[in-house]
Amino acid sequence: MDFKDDIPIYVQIEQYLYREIIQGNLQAGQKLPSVRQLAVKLTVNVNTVQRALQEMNSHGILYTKRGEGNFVTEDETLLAQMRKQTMDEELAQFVENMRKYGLERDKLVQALTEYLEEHDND
Amino acid sequence: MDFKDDIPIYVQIEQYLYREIIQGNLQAGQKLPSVRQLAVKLTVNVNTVQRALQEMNSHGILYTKRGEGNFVTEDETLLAQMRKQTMDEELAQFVENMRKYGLERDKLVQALTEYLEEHDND
Amino acid sequence: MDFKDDIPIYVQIEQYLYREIIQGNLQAGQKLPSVRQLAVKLTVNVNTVQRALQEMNSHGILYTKRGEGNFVTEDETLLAQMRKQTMDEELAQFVENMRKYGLERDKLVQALTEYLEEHDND
Amino acid sequence: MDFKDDIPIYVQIEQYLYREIIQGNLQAGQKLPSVRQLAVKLTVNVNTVQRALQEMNSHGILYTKRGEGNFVTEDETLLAQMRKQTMDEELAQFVENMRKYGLERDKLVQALTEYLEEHDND
DNA sequence: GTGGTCTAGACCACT
DNA sequence: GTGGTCTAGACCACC
Repeated sequence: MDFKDDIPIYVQIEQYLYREIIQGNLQAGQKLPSVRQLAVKLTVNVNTVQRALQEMNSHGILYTKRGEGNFVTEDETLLAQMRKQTMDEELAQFVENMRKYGLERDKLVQALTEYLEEHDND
Repeated sequence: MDFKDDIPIYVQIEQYLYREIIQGNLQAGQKLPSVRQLAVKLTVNVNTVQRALQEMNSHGILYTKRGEGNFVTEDETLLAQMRKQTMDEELAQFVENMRKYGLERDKLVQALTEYLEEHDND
Repeated sequence: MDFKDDIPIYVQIEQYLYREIIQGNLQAGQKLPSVRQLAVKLTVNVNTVQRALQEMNSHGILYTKRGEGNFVTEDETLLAQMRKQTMDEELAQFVENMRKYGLERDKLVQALTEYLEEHDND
Repeated sequence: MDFKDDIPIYVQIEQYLYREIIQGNLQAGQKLPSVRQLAVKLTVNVNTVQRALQEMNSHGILYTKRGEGNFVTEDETLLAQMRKQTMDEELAQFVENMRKYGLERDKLVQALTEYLEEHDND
């Protein structure tokens, strides 16, 4: 069954932080909340947070100053690249979902424009 | 955070069945698996399944023949309406996410078109 | 002080496995001992082994078949690359050590050849 | 496995001091820090330091002036000999490792020369 | 205070 | 059996 899908928590934390960065809530060079703070806020174990940060670290999105904390990379190129990839994944997910509903590529753009026109004044 | 808020299981089951219907895995007039089969398949309690079916019944999406089982409605208008609503919700979610990423309406269609061109042969 | 140096155990496990692969004790496509077996053999915790394997996995050196085990990659190019890198690191370490002892580059090759001649028949 | 076999601390201290002498941080005739200072610096027990110094004393590498402290021997021959031995051990280890990696004597010198050329400007 | 590592033990999913 | 994830709690190193 897939109604109980199961993305690991540490991956969800990564996705969450990626979104925060893309949305500008966390900016280049900015300090993240401490591992322990994040763990409390997200009601997960410290190690689970660590694992998420560790992976983002190895991907270069974050860097660590021992005894100080974790920081968003200041490599704007990398951030742009990450942003592009994240949005592409979101797009891919969307296209895939709509495809399952029977909306093939041709009609997708049409459906989107129609939707936007219908909700022009939200 | 939202990766630890639990949507009630019976709601998840409804969502699951909605998807199955929209995707055509369950078609108009088709008999659903028995409550017990569903309970086993989804590894949940029989009562939980019952509650989900009951709600979908009251919305007219399903109807029950006593002693025979549950069936998808044959009211194509209702199904079309449901289909539309589900897709609109998906669209709304998508538009909202992209907006948070800084992509306003104008650039959204553009981004989608570009994406589709880039991935023409998946 | 550096007489008590402190390479994390999971890194040491990686190094150990790299060596095993380079030396041909673990060949391309071969199954590794199970995580639990390794943990016992190395007298460390299962999670520590997991972490080492996980990293090698993300580097492509290993791949996992769920329910079966971990296997050495069959990508010979990647293995050759890894072999080169590992040996270069070993070389760098050696050069660095000798430099600390006052042996600069010029005299290094000389010292090595002399050593090899002295121990021609070991 | 060898990353969990513990070399006695006093031996590690000896190795540490040997390195300091070979690298010239401690020179012939120079006074060593006091036993207590060393104990603090290395975060080990005073007795452990004593045992290390005692052994080096019996090997002639150090000598003790009662009430003054421990000094590095001024016997340059002995120092040269020690230096040679330490470097030979390092060389032996290196040759052995590379041999395990499949690099026999002939190709070893070649590999070293190539490495030095590649990293001419570190 | 900060992050980094390790352990022990539990539970899950795949085969 | 296999690996994958998560937790709780401990200890260390850096600042």
